[in-house]
Amino acid sequence: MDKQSRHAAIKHIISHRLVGTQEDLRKALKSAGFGITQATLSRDLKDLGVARVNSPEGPKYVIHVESEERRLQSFIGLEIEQVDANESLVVVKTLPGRAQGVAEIIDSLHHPAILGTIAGDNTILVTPTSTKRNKEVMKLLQGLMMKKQVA
Amino acid sequence: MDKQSRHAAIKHIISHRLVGTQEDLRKALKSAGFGITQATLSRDLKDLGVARVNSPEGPKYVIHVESEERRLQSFIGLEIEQVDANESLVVVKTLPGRAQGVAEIIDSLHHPAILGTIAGDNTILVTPTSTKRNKEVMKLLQGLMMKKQVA
DNA sequence: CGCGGACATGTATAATTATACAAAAAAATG
DNA sequence: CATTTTTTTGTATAATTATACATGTCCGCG
Repeated sequence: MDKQSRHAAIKHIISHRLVGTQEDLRKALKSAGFGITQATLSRDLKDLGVARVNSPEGPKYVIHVESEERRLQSFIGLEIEQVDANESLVVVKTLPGRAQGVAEIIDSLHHPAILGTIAGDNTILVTPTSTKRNKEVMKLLQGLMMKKQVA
Repeated sequence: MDKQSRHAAIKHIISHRLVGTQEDLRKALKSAGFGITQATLSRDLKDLGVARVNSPEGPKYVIHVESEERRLQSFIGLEIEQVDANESLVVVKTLPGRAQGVAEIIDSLHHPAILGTIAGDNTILVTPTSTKRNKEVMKLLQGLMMKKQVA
């Protein structure tokens, strides 16, 4: 069997359809004329550096691009480490040195429940317009932090 | 236990070191003060959309960014503050210090109506391929600005 | 206050993936 | 060409991950 052709087929299949398990992929390969066992497929995926991702639509295999990792620090959801609140303020902990930048983004939301922010190095104090809206602000900011993917 | 803190710790750990199995990650979390079982960790990784990659150095967990272009647009909208134009240029105002980054994103669109960009601190000059396409470029960039998708 | 619902977690185990070992196939060598 | 070495593959199973089920916690409501 031609290993290169098989590798090309693997890349084609996972680029064009949602494939979540090796068994699914093995069957798709078989349909494409490449009959192999799970063991061989596992080795192929390793050779190809394929990634298995937990996506909103379930697990899926994707071609992994290294450079994607390097951009992760640009995104607010990954820069916010923790969101807490007391009765009158919401406190956001960020990666070191990112408080200012994250605070600016929070300000730019111009959210009606947010009065203002004060940022240090890795801590931001977010003031709600009313203590009654504290929870609302907190949920908003937690939503930012939890944003993992564009669904 | 505080799930948010734990998620932040997970993201921090896998961003800063090579972690290849859930058991390794579980131990790292335990060292960081988060004692959980493999089951809970599996759920966390699913929640976070983490990917497991076969890399040259062995398997590793990485923060997965689904699509670079789509993800960039999720946030660019928060960073563009204003879009204006005269007869020959479109001017984009950004958050302070973000002009370079936003300009890169605009460049990455490879839009046929955009010739190039020049970025300062919070201002980008966008040159259309023709003055006749000024309005088109302006609408495009205003469209980007309007994509404020949070939570 | 008690209750119900939502959420989170652990236990046990099913599902999925990786790999040791052996054999076969392909490539290299004299 | 025959032989040796390297690569590839399958089988069986170990390793790893995902999930069904049960339990505990927290919160809001009457």
